[in-house]
Amino acid sequence: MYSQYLDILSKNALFQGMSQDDISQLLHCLQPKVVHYGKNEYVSLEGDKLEGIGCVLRGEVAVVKENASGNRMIMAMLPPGGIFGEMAAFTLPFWPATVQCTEPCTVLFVPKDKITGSCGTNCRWHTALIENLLRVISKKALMLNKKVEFMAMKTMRGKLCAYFLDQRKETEGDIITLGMKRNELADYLGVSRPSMSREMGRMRDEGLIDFHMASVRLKDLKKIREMAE
Amino acid sequence: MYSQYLDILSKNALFQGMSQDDISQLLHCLQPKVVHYGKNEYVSLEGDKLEGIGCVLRGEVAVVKENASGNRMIMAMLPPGGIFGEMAAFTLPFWPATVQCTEPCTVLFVPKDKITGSCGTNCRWHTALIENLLRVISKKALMLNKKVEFMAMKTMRGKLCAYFLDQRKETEGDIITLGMKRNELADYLGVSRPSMSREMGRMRDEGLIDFHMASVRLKDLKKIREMAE
DNA sequence: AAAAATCGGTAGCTATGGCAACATAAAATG
DNA sequence: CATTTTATGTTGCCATAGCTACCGATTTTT
Repeated sequence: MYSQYLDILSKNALFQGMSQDDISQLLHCLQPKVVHYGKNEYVSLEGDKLEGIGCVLRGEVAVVKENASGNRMIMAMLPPGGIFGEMAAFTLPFWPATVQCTEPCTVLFVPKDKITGSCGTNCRWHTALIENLLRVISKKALMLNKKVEFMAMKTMRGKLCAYFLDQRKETEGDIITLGMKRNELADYLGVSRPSMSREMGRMRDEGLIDFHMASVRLKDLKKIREMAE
Repeated sequence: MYSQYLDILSKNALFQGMSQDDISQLLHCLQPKVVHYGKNEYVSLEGDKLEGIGCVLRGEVAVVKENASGNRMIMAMLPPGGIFGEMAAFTLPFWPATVQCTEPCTVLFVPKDKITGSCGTNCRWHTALIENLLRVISKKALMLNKKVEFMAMKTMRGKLCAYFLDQRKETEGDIITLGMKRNELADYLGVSRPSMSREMGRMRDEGLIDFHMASVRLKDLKKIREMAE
C-alpha cells in the first residue's frame, strides 16, 4: 500500500534506524493519509486544524508565514524526506504557518494521536518512532537555543567569535568552515552582511583570524574565547 | 516508596493529568533514582554523562553555564516541580550545563531509556508520560522560536510591537499586560532598558500606545501591526 | 512608618552597526 | 571560453540604540 514510498521514508528522520519492512508494518498501525497536490496548492493554511505531522514524499513544499500586510516570509523549503508540523503537533491546535507546494507534491500525514497511542499489536517500532520524534524536536529546540545565544551577544564581534567557536566544536583544529554563505550567516546572526564583512576584516587586521571564502583560521583562540563570553 | 513525593510530582509537567495512584504505578516501572543534596552541591556538571531527566522535589536548583573565564550565567532557577535535562536527554550524551543547589534539595532522576522503552505491564500511563514529555519539549521549542522572531526584528519598535501583539493573542481587547519588569523584558528582547523605555515613550508621544506600569493600551493597532512585520 | 532597595523614566554623548552604492572575485550558464 | 549571475569585499554616511548617570516612584524590609 505504501511500498512505493518506503524508499524515501527510510531517509526520513522519523523512521531512522528502521528497515523498510519495519516501516511498512509501522505504517499499517499509524494509518497515515497520503495526499497529492498540484504546483502552488496549499497543504495547510495558518489557523487550520492541525491533525498530524507531515512528511514530504515527492516534490518540494515551502513553509511560509504571512504577516498582516501580505508579506510572506519563507521559514523553510522542504525536499522529499522533510517533515513539518512536528513542533506544533503536540502543543497547538492549529497550524502556526502556511505550507504550500512549489511543485507537484505528495505528502504523508501521520495522525498525532496514532503516534503516542499504543497500537495493540507490534509496539516495537512504535517505540523507535517516538524516540526519533523526541530526538527531532529536542534537536530543534537545542538549535534554537544556540541561535538565541548567538543573537543575544551584544557586539558583532561577540556573535562572530561565538559562532566560530561553535563551528570548531568537534574538529579540534584551528581551521573551521562557515557552513553558510556570507548573506546567510549574517541573517542567521541577525546582522547586516556589510557590517559583518567589515568586522571580519577588522579581526583579520588585528591578527585574530584569517579567512578565505568559507574557511576561517582561528589564529588567536585565547582572545576569540574572551570575545565570545 | 515514593509516596511522600507524589504531592509535588502531581504538579510536575511530566505527570500532568495523572492521579497520584497512577503516578505511583508509573514510578514503579520508571525506576527513578532519588538523590538528596546539600546546599551548593552540584547535581550535574557540564560535560558529565547524561542519563535521564531531573525533577526537583524539594529545594531549588540553578541551571548555570560557565564560560572559559569563569563567568557564570544563570539559565534558570527551578523550584519544586521544575524539570531539567529534558531538551538534552534524547539528543546529547552529556549535560550541556551545570546544575547546582541553592539550598538543600531532593531530585528525582527518570532514566531516559525507561521513558521510551515499553514497560511490559501497565503501559497506559507510560503513553501519557510520553505525550507530556513531547508537549514540554515542543512547547519549549515554540517559545524559543518566538523569541528568535522577536530578536530578529531589526528595530526596537519592531521588537516591541511584535511582543505587544503576541501578548494580546488570546484576549482580543486592546489592553495587554507585559508579563515582565522592564529590565527583564529588555533582556528578553535583547536590548537595553533605557533604550526600550525611550522608544516606549516615543510611541506614546506618537499616539500608538499608552502605558502605566505593566499594562499597555494599544491605541493604534493598525500601525502597530505594520511595525511588527 | 521610616529606611532601603528595587524599579522605571529621562537626557546627553557616542559608537556600533545598518544601509546604499560600488568594485572585485567566484561560480554558474551558455 | 565568454558571459552572465551571484557572492564577497569595501567605503562613507548617519541613525539607532547602547551606556552612564541621575531622579523620582514604587515596593520591600525592618
